[in-house]
Amino acid sequence: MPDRPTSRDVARLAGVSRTTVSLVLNNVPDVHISPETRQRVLEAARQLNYYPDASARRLVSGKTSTIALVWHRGPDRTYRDAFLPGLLQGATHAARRYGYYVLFRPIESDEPDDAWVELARGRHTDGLILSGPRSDDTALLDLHREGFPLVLHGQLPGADIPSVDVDNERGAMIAVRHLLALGHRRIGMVTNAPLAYTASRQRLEGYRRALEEAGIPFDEALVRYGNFDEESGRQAMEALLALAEPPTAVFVASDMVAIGALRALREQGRRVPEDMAVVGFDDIATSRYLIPALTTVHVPAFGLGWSAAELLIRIIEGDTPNETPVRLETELVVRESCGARSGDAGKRG
Amino acid sequence: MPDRPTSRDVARLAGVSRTTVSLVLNNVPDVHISPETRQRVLEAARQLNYYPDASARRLVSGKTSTIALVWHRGPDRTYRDAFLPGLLQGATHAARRYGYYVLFRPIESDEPDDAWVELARGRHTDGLILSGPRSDDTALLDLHREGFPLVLHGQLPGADIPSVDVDNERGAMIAVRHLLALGHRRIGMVTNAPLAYTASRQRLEGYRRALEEAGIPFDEALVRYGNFDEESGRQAMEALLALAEPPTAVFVASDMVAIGALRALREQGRRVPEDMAVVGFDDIATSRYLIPALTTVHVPAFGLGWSAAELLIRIIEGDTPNETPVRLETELVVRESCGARSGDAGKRG
DNA sequence: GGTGTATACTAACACGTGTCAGTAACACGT
DNA sequence: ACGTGTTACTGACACGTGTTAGTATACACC
Repeated sequence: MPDRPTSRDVARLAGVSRTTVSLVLNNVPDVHISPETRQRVLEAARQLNYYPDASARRLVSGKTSTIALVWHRGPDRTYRDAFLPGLLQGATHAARRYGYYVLFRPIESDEPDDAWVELARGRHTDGLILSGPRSDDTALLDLHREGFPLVLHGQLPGADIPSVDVDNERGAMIAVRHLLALGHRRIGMVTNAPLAYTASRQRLEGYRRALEEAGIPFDEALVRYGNFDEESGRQAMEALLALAEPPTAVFVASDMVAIGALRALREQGRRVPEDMAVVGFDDIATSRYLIPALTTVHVPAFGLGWSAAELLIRIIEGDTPNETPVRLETELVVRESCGARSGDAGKRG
Repeated sequence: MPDRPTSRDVARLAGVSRTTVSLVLNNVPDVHISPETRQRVLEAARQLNYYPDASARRLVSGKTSTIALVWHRGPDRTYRDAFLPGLLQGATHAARRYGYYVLFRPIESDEPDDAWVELARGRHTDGLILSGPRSDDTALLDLHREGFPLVLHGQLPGADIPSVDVDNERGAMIAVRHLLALGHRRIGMVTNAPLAYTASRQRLEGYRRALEEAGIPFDEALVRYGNFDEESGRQAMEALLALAEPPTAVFVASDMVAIGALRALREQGRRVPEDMAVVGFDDIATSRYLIPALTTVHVPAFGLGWSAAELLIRIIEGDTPNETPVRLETELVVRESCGARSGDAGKRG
């Protein structure tokens, strides 16, 4: 392969200095270049098919024009994979608007939790979006203290690091309010995960508050704990069905867990929504194709990625946004499993 | 934030030259450094928390240690999104083994098809994986001719560019053979897409060959054409059901299209698999949760990403692999929709 | 005719690293 | 005493760009 042309080659061909080439190609304002020279430079660059070397530019400018999305491992792997396309495309969409590239960096199981710090310390990127952060991460706090641009996807209680997440509590309230509006008074809940997870606690709190609003006392006996996967949902639902007085509706705070719950209901011959109404949370791609199609709380993955990248880049560029933490709104997607559409079951939602 | 330490700072603290610091930290072989000096340098680097600057390193070495995954837009957007997590994590997994980073670059609808060339020409990356290439892409051929490392995910007929894809024809054969083994003689097909798409032609060819093997004449009347989405599958199945003598089994060359086909069957009151056996292709996440659970041909997304990245990096590092094109094997996932398990319908597959 | 100013450009430095060629010190054999 | 070789290190250059300070010319103004 022939040698790549450099700005020196362009300068030579145009009969000007390298400086002039730089000034013309970068459109530096408030500098006087005659139209003829400008034209000559542009023509030379075009003729040589010149593209400036990114590495050299990074070095001299001190900017990489790159942000990284760090994807932590965790017990919720398949669950979070469902959001990866949306999140990533949202992030790249925002990044492109500002002239940034996006590096994808999953942390694999044979690596330490903080394997991503070299990205920051080695100046591979100008900033990081961390998805699924661990609270015991001291390297994270160090970097934030030093002023390195960081945005969390998810939440880290106790740290004042900018973060982007969905409003879990309000999402849960919307779901439960919907069941209440349909006339249910005895509403159970299956959490998405153990309460050690912030999102899990918040969704439970939303459930509690919605009941409270309606004047219904919170009953611990109607709450079961999921653990990200289908099987945990199946067991939780079986436990609820085994109660002396089972609920007539259940809010399952994760679609994946809800799939297991629906299976348990099917296995026991209960009809959904007639015998038991079900509302999920997340709106994963599968939910609309279930039978019955799952009514669920939509999580805007694209919007989360977009917001995270936008916030991060604003921080990188010196802005100090005060709207942190960002909490995006959810939206209830009414399908068949809640009973609101029982009249047209079988049709599309 | 305090100034980042450079190798000069490390040299000063250790009382040696910058050269020595570089030699020690990079473990350059066949060079004599006394153990004491080596120790002093390592200690100084540790104490200052020194990480070499990636940009400077890129510039001097001429390597970015980065590959990019270019994600083309297309009419099959939601379909391909299903494979993004697997593909991307496969690629990053291989990349990490070789010390490379992965840049994700979707081409959005307001950009030209070849917006990715600046990644190559501007030396942002050492090589590219192009997913969903367009055949009319002249910039692609130019770069390949100049020796820039490229690997395609998918196929581009007529170009000798290294590529990675699934063996569509064999996958289709496996699916149809399975239906034949279950005793079906009148087997229809719904393609995943119009025949302008290579994968579509290959899957049709696999169907035809499997029939031929069994001595069954190919019947054009039993073939309908899908178009990536659910709705096209619904219409295709309706057309097949409207035949004077409908098939007893159908191979649908895309799970997404198969979902529509299943809906059409349900709407017309046909039972699956009793009245009509169905086998899909792709094994998207949703397929196992459908009712009946969809028997389908599994596409190894992770393996495709892994192979593409591995092949690309071998090319970057000067290897000239002759095993191109790479064709990964598929695997039939038997669930409920084909009738092979009709005895235990309702159980897990 | 001297002074000031706008125009159109260029020489030289800086970014932080990897590496090649070179050097000083010392040991060793004859 | 002298060349040869080994050890342990260093000085200086190169990578390709952005940018600051500076120069040369032309032109206007009183």
